[in-house]
Amino acid sequence: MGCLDDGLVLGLGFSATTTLEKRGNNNNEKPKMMNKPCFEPSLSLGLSGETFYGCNKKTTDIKKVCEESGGADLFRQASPHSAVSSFSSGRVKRERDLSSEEIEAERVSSRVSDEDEDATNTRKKLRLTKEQSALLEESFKQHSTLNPKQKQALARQLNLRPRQVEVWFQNRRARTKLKQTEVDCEFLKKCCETLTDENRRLQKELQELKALKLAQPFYMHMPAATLTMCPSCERIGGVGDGASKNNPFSIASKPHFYNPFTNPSAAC
DNA sequence: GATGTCAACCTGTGGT
DNA sequence: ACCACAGGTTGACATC
Repeated sequence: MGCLDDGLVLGLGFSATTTLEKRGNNNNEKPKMMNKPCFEPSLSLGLSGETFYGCNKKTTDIKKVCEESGGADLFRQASPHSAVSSFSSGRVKRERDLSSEEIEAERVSSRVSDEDEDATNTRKKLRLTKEQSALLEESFKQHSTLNPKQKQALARQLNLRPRQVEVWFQNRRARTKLKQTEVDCEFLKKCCETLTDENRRLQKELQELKALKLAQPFYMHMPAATLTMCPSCERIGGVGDGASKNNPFSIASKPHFYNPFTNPSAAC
């Protein structure tokens, strides 16, 4: 943007980024989301990526085969052990994440799921209740990440598995970041518009100045020593004039430049 | 039916 | 190696 052929350059010289402080040694150190954009110099502006979310889907047959039906509908009743949907695609891998308590909960839930399993073999969608969402939100406001103890406590309180609480927090952080990115994007768009306007205005101003310069007579471009005086002023001549020969300071003592705009020769 | 939302998942990465 | 997290994806469900 904004590179004028006359050497005037305009550009975005800052950036807006959302910074997420890294957590400390343990999980009690929470990353703090900086809700204000952090402006740094020299970041290029890219607005082409308008789609942020949920536009690309691909089908993985293997995953489909792996999926099993879950008892997720039961989850709405917020029963501690029915409130689990087990989707087997990642269960083996995930077991390393689980404490013995969680594994037990998982097993119980699996039993429920197995009992519930029907021929459709489709994954059921879990929706958190309003109360669960509210409590999670409240907890998220206090800290956007959880240590294992907090996770356990919250899970117990909500009748959810710790894994579900963990996933909720992960998704919640992602949404927060996405929202902030959208805000930053809007802000940068406005900055871009402002700078484009400014660029246009300066270009126009430059053109006017150029036109003004061209409109001046050619001797305005000459060095001062070779300037000729207004033709109607006979006392002071140009170079080689008789008067100036005797008085080298005559020109400097009373310069009388001709300016067709402000000083027409008739006024002399 | 198209589209948006969101819980659940997978993968890669960095810290310990 | 393990863990937590970010980022991306999937699929069920809601809404229009």
